[in-house]
Amino acid sequence: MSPETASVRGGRSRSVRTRERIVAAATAVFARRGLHGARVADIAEEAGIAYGLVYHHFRNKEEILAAIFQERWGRHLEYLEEVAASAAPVRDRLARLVHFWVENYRNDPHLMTVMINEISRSYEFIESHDVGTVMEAFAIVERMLRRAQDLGELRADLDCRLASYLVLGAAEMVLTGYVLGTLSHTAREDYAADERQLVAMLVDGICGT
Amino acid sequence: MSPETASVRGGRSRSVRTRERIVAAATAVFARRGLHGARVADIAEEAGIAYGLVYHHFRNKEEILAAIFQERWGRHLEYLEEVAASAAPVRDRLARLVHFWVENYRNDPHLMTVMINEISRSYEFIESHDVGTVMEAFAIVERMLRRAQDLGELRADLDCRLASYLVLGAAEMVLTGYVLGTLSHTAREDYAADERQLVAMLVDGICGT
Amino acid sequence: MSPETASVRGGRSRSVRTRERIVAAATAVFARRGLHGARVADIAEEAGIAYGLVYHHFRNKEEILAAIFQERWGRHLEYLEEVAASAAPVRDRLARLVHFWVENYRNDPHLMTVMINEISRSYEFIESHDVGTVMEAFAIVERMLRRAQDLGELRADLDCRLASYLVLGAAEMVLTGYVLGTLSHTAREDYAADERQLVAMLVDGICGT
Amino acid sequence: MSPETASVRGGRSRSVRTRERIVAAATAVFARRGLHGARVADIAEEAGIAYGLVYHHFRNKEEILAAIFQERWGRHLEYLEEVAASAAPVRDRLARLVHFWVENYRNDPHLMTVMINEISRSYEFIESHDVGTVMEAFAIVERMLRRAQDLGELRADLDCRLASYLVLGAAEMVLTGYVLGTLSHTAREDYAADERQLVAMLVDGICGT
DNA sequence: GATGAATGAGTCTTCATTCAT
DNA sequence: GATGAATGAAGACTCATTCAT
Repeated sequence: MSPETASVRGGRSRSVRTRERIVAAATAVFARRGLHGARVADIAEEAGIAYGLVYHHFRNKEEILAAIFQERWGRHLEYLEEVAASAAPVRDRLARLVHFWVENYRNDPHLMTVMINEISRSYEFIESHDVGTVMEAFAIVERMLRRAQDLGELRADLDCRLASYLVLGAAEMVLTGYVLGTLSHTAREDYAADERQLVAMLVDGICGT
Repeated sequence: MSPETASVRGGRSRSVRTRERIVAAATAVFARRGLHGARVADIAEEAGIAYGLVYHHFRNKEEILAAIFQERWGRHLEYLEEVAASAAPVRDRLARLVHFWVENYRNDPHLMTVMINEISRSYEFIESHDVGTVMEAFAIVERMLRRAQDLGELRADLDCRLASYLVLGAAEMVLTGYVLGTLSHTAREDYAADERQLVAMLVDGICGT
Repeated sequence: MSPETASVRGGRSRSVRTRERIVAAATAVFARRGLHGARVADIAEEAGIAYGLVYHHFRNKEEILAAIFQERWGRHLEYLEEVAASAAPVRDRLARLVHFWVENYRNDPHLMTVMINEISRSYEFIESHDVGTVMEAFAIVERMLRRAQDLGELRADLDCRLASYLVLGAAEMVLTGYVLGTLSHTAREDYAADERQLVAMLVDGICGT
Repeated sequence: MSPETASVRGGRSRSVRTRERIVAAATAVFARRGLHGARVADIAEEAGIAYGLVYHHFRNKEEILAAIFQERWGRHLEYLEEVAASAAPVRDRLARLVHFWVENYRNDPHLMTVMINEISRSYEFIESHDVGTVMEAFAIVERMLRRAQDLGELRADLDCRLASYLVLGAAEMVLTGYVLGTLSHTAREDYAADERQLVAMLVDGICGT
C-alpha cells in the first residue's frame, strides 16, 4: 500500500478526518457546556488531539460553531424546502416536518441541542451571522402555508407569516423540552404520540375536532 | 443625620435606590450584550455608579440576573395564575395571556428581551436555577387547559402538557420575532391583530373555522 | 489628614504614580531585552505591581513604548527646536545639540537605549507610527542648516537635507557605540573629547583644519 | 538517476538550490516584515516549498538570518578591505566606499534593508552574534583612516575611531532614508549627487570649502 | 456606603519546531 | 529529500472580584 493510498484511506485525507473529529467533539462539548462554557482545550481533549491543532482548522471557537451551522443548517433547509414543495395535503406536510425534527433530535441529540441552544435560540449567534439564513426556515414554512391558503386548504384570513412563527415556535419548544429533559420519553411510541398531538393542535387548534 | 432619617426620605433608603438602579442598568445591558457579553463595568457605567459598588449589592453578575428573574418572574407567574384561575371561557383566558405578554414587551422591551434571551431561552440559566420555577409557567398553563378540558371546553384526547408547550412556544417565538426585529410593528393596531391571529390559531388551528 | 489629601500626596494621584512606575519599569526592561523580548510579566515584576494592572493603564505592550515615545520625543524635539532657533553660530549650535544627546545618554542610559534601539533604529516602530513625527528631528536640523546657509555660514552648494542625515546619523552611531559598549568611556572628560571631535568633524570634515 | 547525476545538473544539487531559494525568500520576507514579524510559513510560501523543508536546511529562523549575514557580510568586509588597502587618496577611497554602499542598495534593496534593519541596526542581532564581526567594518575604516593620518592626509589630532563612526553612521543613515522612503530618488543621477555631497561633507565638513 | 485601583486566575491564540508518512 | 499535519510551550489579554482608602 503506497503512502498515497494510505493518506486517502476511506476516501478522505487525514486533514479532513481531523476536521470532522473536531466538529464532532465540539458538538458534544457545546451541547454539554454551551459555546461560552466550552474551552478550546475541552474540544481538543474530546477529539483526542493537541490543543493547537484546532487552530489549524478553525480561526477560533466561534468559527467551529459557524461550521456546524453551515454544514447542517443547509441540509435542514433543503429538507424543509423539499417537504414544503411536495403535493401532499398541508396536514401531511406538517406531519412530515414535525417528524423530521423529532427524528433529528432522536438521532443526534447533541447536534439538535446545539442547533436549539446555540443557534436557533441564541440571539448572539443570530445577530453575528446572517439573520436571513436563520430566518429562511420561517420563510419556507410561510410560503408552504401561503400556497395551501391559495388552494383553499387554510382559511383565507390566516396570517401565514404569524402562522410560521406558531409552527416553528411550537416545534422548537417541544424539542427544547426534550433537550432540557422536562418532556423526555424513552419509548419510540411516545415520540410518535407527541408528533400526532402536535400536528393535530397546529392544524385544528386545541379546541378543534 | 441618622441612617434611619436617610432611609425615610422618599420612603426608600439610598441603598435600595442604588440596588434598583443596578437592576435597571443590568437589564438594559443584558438586553444589549447578553449575560456573557455584559461586563460588570458596563453595568456600573450604565447605572452611573462606581465599579465596586455593584459588589455591595450583589455577590456576582449571575446574581443580578437572578434578581431580575426573582423580582419579575414571580409577578409574571402571579398574573398567569390569576388569569388561569378566572371563570372566563378558555379562549378569553388565552387572549388575556397573549395580550399580557405582548403588552409587557411593548412596555419594557429590554426586560422582555432579557426574560426571553437570558432566562426563558437560556439552557444555562435554567440549568443553574430551579428548573421547577421556570417550568412553573408551563404547569400553570397546563392546569388551566386541563380544567377547561374537564369542563368540556377542549377535546378529551388533547395532551394538555404538550398543549402548554404549543401555547408558550408560539408566544415566545412571536416575542422573539419582536425582539430580533424580524416581526416588528409600529402601529398599536398591528400588535392587536397579531394577538387575535395568534389566539385564533391556538384555539382553532390554522385550518379551523 | 483626609483621604483626599493622602490620595494626592506629592501632587499626583496613586493612579498617575502607578502609570509612571510602569513606564519607568518598561524602559528598563525594554533596554535590557528589547520590545519583543520583554514580557508584560517582566514589566509588572520590575514595577512591583500585579500583572493585570498594566492593562488598566495601557492597552498593550506596544502602547507602553508609544507612551515612552510620546512623552520623551516631544521634549526632545522642543529642545532641538530651541537650539536650532538660537542666534549663535552654527558651530556652537551643533555643539549644543551634540552635548544634549551625549548628556541625555549619560543621565538615563536606559531611556536612550530604548530611544535608539526601539524607536529611532526600529523600522517596525517608525512604520507603525507617524513617520512624520520621527522625521521631524531631521526637518529641524535641516531648517537650522538652511538658515545658516542663507547667512553664508555654510557653503552655498551644500545639500542641507543630506547634511541633516549626516549630523543625525553620526550622532546616533556614536550613541549606539555607547549603548553597545563598543565606544564606552568612564571619565566625563572622555565624553567631552568625543563631543569636540564630533563637532569638528561635522563642521570641518575629517581632512579640514 | 543517481543522486550524483542530479547534483551535476547545472553544477548545483537540488539541495543547494533549495537552500538558496530559502535564503532569497527569507531576505524578501525579512525586508517586508522584519525578523520577528516573519513567520517560517511565510518564508516557505515565498520560496514555494513545503513548510517543514526549511528545517532540513536551517535549525531555526535566526539561523537563516545568520546565513544571510555570513554569506553577505563577508563579501562586504572583503570589499571594504580591498578599498581600504588601495593606494588612492583617502577622498577617493571614501568615494568608492560610499558608491559601493549606494550601489548595493540599488541592486538589491531587500538585502540592504535586511542588512540595515535586522543586522546593522539590530541590537538584538549584534548581541547574540559575534560583536567583533559586525564591528570589523568599523575597524577596517578606522585602519584606513589611521594610515591616511600617518601619511598626513588627515589632521594629526583626528580621533580615527570616532571618525569611523561618523563615516558609517552617515552612510547608514542615508541608506535608512532610502529604505524608509524619506530620502528616495528615481533618477540614477540623484543617487550620484548624494554620493558626491556625502563624500564632500565627510572630507571637508559642512562648512569647509 | 462609595470608590476605583489592584489582583491574578483562566483562556485564547500564535507559531516555532517536530515527526510520521 | 519533501510534505504538511501535529505538537505544545510561551505569553498576551480579559475581566470578575477583592480591598485599601
